[in-house]
Amino acid sequence: MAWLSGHAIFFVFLRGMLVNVITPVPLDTLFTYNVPESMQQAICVGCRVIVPLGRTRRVCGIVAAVGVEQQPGQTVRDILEVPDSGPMVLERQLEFFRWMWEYHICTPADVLKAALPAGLRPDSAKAEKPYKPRTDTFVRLGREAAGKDLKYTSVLFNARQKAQLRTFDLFLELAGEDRSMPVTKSHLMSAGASAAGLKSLLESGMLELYQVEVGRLPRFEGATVPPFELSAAQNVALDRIKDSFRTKNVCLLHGVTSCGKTEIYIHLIAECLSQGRQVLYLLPEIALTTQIMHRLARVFGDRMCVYHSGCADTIRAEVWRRQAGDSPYGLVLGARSAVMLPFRNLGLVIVDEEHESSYKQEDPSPRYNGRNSAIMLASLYGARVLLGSATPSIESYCHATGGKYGLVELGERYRQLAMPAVDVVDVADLRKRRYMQGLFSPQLIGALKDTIARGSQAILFLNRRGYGSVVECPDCGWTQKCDCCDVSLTFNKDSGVGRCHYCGRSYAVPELCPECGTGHLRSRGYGTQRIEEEVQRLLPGARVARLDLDSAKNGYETILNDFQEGRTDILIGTQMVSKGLDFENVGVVGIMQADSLMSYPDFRSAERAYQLMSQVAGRAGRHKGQGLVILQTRQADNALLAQVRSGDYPAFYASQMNERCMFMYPPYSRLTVVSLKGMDEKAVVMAADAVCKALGSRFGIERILGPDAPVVARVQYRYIRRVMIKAGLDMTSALSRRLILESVAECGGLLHGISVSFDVDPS
DNA sequence: AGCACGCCGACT
DNA sequence: GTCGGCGTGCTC
Repeated sequence: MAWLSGHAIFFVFLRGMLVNVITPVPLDTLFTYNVPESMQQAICVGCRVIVPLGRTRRVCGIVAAVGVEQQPGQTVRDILEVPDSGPMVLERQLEFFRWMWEYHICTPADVLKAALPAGLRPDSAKAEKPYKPRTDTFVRLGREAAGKDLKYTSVLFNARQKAQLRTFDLFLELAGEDRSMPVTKSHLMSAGASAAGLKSLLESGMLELYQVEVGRLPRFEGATVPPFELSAAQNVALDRIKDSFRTKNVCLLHGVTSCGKTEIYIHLIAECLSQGRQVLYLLPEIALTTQIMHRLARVFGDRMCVYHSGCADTIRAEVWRRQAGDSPYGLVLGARSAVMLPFRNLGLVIVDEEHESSYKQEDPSPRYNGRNSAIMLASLYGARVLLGSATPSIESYCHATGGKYGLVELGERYRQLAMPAVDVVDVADLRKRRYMQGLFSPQLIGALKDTIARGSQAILFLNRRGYGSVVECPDCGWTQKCDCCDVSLTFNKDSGVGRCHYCGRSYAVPELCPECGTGHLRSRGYGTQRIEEEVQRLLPGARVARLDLDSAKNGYETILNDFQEGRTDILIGTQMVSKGLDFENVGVVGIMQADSLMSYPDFRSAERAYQLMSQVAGRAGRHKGQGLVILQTRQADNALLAQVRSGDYPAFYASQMNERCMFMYPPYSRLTVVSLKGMDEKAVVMAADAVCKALGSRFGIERILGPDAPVVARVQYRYIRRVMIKAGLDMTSALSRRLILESVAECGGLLHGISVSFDVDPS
């Protein structure tokens, strides 16, 4: 493991040297290989190696340790090749990876697969192709253009320099008014520029060429501007954050929506960069990167890059290589997976909207939380972490009020915007008295009419895509289910097709119920589609658009732009409308069914409901006057709704902590879910019982929940059972992990044909 | 996860 | 008689 010292190195050098390698084999061990003498110069911790595996395979792996001992009875084969000249994974990063697979109880291969872009990944030995940084040639103003008035270009050239004038004008046109648009040379030429004219312009210094690596976000190449001045309140918050960083590594910035958190981030980033340290800026979703990206790019230009799973793999590979090399980006803006990137000198991590559940990776292992992982990453680098949220997670707020994190409150809305008024409407009562028109209360209809009449806009928020729009027989109650998962299909009216939300399979919906043969199948409940229809019926003049995962496929940019620019009056949507997007002119927000938000059967449902409703409410009245939120519910006296209405986060927090304490949920315990999956239902049930027992004898039976069949108890023909462990806070995660693995190992024989996976800190 | 080996049914 | 089905087991 460690470097051998003294004459041992000499010995090893003569006899060959052994290294541990992370391979794509999903076992929890590393493999040991011999480094032939010819490769001993090239080998280093973190570098890629091509190794033989089994009878026929050659795979690519990552060196995790150099100079290890041979285990007794272990065969050791030779490394075949060292494809790169330097490390692909930095040493600090390997430490982080190790934490990643140990903490999340998965294999090194899982971590590597989640971390490395496919092009660099250790499952393709063919990835030997040498790296060629693809570049594009761009054109920008040269030194001679500086300080010249470019409004009247004709005076810059004499009568004989017509080609230059034409080319220069063309460039200015393509570059836009503030010359912020990147112009490639090929674009300029194809737009009709003259090659000779460009050549003269380059020679005279009016224009110049520059190379940009593809994926380096060339639109950030323009001149940068200094950060905006902060308001007094923002300045106070900034000082307090810096102050807290003197004694604590993590600080929570609790600021209401629209309070200008981003500007504070920008000042912190600038300061960190000026100290020569790198910054990682995490966002919960890639959909939000575009807006923030442009704001940051104006200040940080080509010092920043964007990295998330939506980026083309070639770009991700290029960013990765650059981060692993000598001149990495100073600022990386990214989603969850950006914590996996190589950093040489990380100084600050910003986790925006830290409460968001999308920071949690759900399906493929490692099921890691981007926020928590960022905190671990930062601690390995001695870097600071700033968590930002208007509605902090219970866990983070607990740490902040408990003194583990710093806490900075920023209560003032930017430009003194008023918080929206929240009107809680009792749908059950209105329905009884026959005041409801379909799904709409008179209050909501009135507010919609009003706001449209005033030339304002409205957002209608619905919990989930197609939630409740289950294909059902009205006579016998039969519902159509997916053949290979245990999931009712949701009905999409546009395509007339029933779809499994889980595996994505589509099914034709029969006319008549196959069960009773008489009922005409129809969709129950209401999805965004039904709301859209009702709005159109109630407000015939209104221009309505729908934004959900279905409509998002064909360009949600268009839908958002139309709304932003006032071409639609009412936007109906799911979660997507609650995030980040800054609509200027929204007077009314309608929350259609607060109940379904609050009634999820898990311990975080109240927290999620509060966060989501506050977030949606925050869309109202961001610029023009006070907004109005109509919150439709059947439980008007629910305490949570009062807390949303008053924006009383501390009250919400206190009531949640009370419940979490009573039922031993985080932050009063640490959860791990063990899932068992297999084709044979009986075997899965038996194994789950055994695992449950084994866990109970170690953790105490009162700390074990289950085994349970999850809501979706069968996916892709495989049956699932789950056991939840509520580990005490006195137990280290390492101990908890050991006990869990022991328990599973104890059930060895029963686990044939059953795969076991873990979710540590499930969301 | 791959991949090979291996032991049983329907094809030229 | 072989081709090929996917069950089982191993990979430093």
